[in-house]
Amino acid sequence: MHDSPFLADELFGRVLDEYPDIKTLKKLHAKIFFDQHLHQNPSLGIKLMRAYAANGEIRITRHIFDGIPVKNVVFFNVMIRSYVNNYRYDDGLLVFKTMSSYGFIPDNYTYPCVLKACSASQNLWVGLQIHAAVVKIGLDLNLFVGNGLVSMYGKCDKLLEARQVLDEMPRRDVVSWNSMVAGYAQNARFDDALEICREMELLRQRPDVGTMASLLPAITNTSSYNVSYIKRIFDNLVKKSLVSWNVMITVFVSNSMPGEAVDLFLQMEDCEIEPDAVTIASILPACGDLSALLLGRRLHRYVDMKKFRPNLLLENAILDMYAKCGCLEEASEVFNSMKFQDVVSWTSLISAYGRNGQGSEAVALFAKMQDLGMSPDSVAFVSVLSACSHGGLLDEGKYYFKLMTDKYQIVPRLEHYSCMVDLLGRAGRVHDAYNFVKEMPIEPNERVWGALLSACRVYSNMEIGLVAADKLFQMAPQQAGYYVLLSNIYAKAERWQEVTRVRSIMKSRGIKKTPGVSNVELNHKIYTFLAGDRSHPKSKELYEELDVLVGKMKELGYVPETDSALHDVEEEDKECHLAVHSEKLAIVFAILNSEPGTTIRITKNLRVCGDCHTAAKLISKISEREIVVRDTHRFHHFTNGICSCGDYW
DNA sequence: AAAATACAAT
Repeated sequence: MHDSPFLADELFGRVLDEYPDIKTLKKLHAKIFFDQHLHQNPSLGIKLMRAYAANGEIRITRHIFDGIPVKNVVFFNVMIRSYVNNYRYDDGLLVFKTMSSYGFIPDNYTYPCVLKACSASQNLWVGLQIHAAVVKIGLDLNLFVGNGLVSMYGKCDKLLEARQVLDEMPRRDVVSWNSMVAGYAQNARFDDALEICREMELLRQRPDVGTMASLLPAITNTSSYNVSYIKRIFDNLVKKSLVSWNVMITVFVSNSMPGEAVDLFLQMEDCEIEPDAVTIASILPACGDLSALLLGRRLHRYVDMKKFRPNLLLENAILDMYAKCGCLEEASEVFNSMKFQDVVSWTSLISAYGRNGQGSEAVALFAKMQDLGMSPDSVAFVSVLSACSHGGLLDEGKYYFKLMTDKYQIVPRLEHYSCMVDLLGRAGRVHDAYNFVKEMPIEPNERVWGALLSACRVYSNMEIGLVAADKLFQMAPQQAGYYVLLSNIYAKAERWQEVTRVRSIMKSRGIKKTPGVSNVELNHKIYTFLAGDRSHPKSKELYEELDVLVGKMKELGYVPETDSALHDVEEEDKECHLAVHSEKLAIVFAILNSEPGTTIRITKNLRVCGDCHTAAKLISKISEREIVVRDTHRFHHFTNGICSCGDYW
């Protein structure tokens, strides 16, 4: 078949280098095995081992290794690496420990690999022995070995040792620095991680994709300064790879900058870079945040087209995107189409039903999950408890809290406590809620007191409201929302003097109300409205239409509700001020710019106020549209004058 | 004949 055996060698080698699939691989294997000449070529043996390992067929790799009569150090190295690349760290270390008894001396290829095994399994004990061994033979001066040591120490929480190795390396490259960055970042030493980046830049070592990826833990929920720092690294990359785009998207998403994440994703598409499963899983939460349903659906189709499924992580991300966009049917469709569902999938679905006001369904799902033998975790309980509070299911909520602590022995966290306070408070048990807070074994946080204060507003409990507000003003003196809530409590009781007093406190502390912002997605674009926004090109038309609507609403008995707003405007301005809350603008804009009959989806950054809630109900009736509003707490589905929350929110 | 750091959710 081949003119010369040497040509066959080369051909087989080249095919194997490309890691063929398992079927091709077995065919080649058989050919090589039966050919006397090929069988004796050590290079083909190495390549065969490597290719099997790349397919996860570690047992076959081992079988070939064992069958080689005359081994050399390379065989050992490849065997070790095959184990390590398949997460079999102890097996890798075992081969390493036995190789010297066969007379093979570990070399500059062996050590980086076994160090990786130590890093990945956090095996400091063996790591230290390896360090001693490489120093003895001077291999610690080797770049690859040094990098392995930095990484090993970093992964084993020994930052000082990692830093010392780095400092003493005779030569460093970008990987050396990145390993150090990763070490600090993984140990929550975020400032140190960033400091290393600056240091490497000073020494004219350009940060690369690896630097960005290593920095990731240090760049979640960070300052905008740090975000722009990593953006600058991204912009200055000599060559942008898929991973660099993925990391940059993740940075935006994990810093509550979903709009920027989506923009970057669209830019990436313009550059004709093909997104992979990681890209999609990273960008989907941003779609959820923005209620960018059209983009979300497009990504879903892309996943199906690319056959990325099954992929639990990705499917959970799609499911959660639909849940966050208020699309219960699509969310459960995805859930039902999944081959396997884990606790995360169930939790997503349960909280979706909960947030959409279908508390009983959420509770039923939770029960079903238990029936199927799935063990709920701490987060799953948060989802069912909050579903109970949104649905007004007082007894069920109490039952699940008890189930969690008694049967599952889960220690309640602040999230669970705030759900319970919310549950009791919304159900009108304001005193019970307050007692619950007082009896908590851990220090209540902002969320807990906030839930109590909200309950006090709904049920006009001034006494407890003042206690809660007082705590909140100490904990979060700059949070405008709590001042507004207290002022609402006073306003409802017609205590106008106190209302004025709260306003002047806010003024003296320089606190501004968080401006209301609403997003609406139309024709694949997201439009943003601020309260009182007049910056849109079609602003005039918008306000005219709003006037027409308000007129029709008044015919249906609409009376602008003035106590919903903080009285920071003059009396006569109140009605006008209320009329331009951002969700009203967004709704009117959507009515004007979409097909009649289609659903309108709005997301907003604050809780929807009583007046807008009434208005939305009426508008849904007048315009014959379903309006879905997602506020910071839940979904409101307005249809034909009725809201899914049953006016209980 | 063979190499090290590094991207995903409730």
